[in-house]
Amino acid sequence: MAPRVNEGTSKKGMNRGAWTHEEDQKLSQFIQLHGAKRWKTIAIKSGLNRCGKSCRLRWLNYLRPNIKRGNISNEEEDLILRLHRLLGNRWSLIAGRLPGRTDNEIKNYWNSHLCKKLMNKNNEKARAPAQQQPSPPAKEASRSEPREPTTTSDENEGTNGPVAAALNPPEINFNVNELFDFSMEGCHGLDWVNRFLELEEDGLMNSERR
DNA sequence: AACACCGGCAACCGCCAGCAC
DNA sequence: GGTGCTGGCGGTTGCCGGTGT
Repeated sequence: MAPRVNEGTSKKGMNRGAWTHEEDQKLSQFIQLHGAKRWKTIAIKSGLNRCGKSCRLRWLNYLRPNIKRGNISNEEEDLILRLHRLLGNRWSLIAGRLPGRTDNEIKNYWNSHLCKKLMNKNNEKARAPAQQQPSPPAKEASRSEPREPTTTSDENEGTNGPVAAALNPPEINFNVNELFDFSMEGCHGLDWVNRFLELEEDGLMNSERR
């Protein structure tokens, strides 16, 4: 997509809107020299008239090395779907399972593509004779407890709107927080996700065989 | 050709946790 | 313990291009 026109400044006279090529270069060069930490300092010292948050976002989502953009494969899509069923809207955790993908990209992909797909699927199911009772909503994981999460399935029709309404996890009914220690999460704490996905795959295979 | 509408996505915003002092 | 700062996260906004009428 064509970049947004870079216009307008914030209250404090900061640049806003789309990043220019020049700004990207400045930021990349500065980070290569000084590392990606202390974003506020980076924002000031690099001479970019941007806030630290904006610099961080730009770096993480676009300038970082080894970033993959676009062309989400079927495998990746499948993984996103399954991880979302498990984790809810915890995009950063989901992104952690997809090398080179960012939480922002996954979130956007979900909201624009997968959400609709699921809605369609569910509509089809709804039209079919209601043979199976919807299982009671499982409490989803919240970010290591705090932030009364956006995605407790209890409130599926509420805070998460159509997205959550589209998701009624039929086969997974447990409280992830009860089973896993989220204090261990992070790139090394994701083994349990791998294990879960393996188990889930086995489950799917078995149910398909039946 | 002109306009309206819609979808995709980059960027922003607000909230919260963790840390230092 | 209180306060301020910083970074991380998820939700939301708004621009732009594509498509339909």
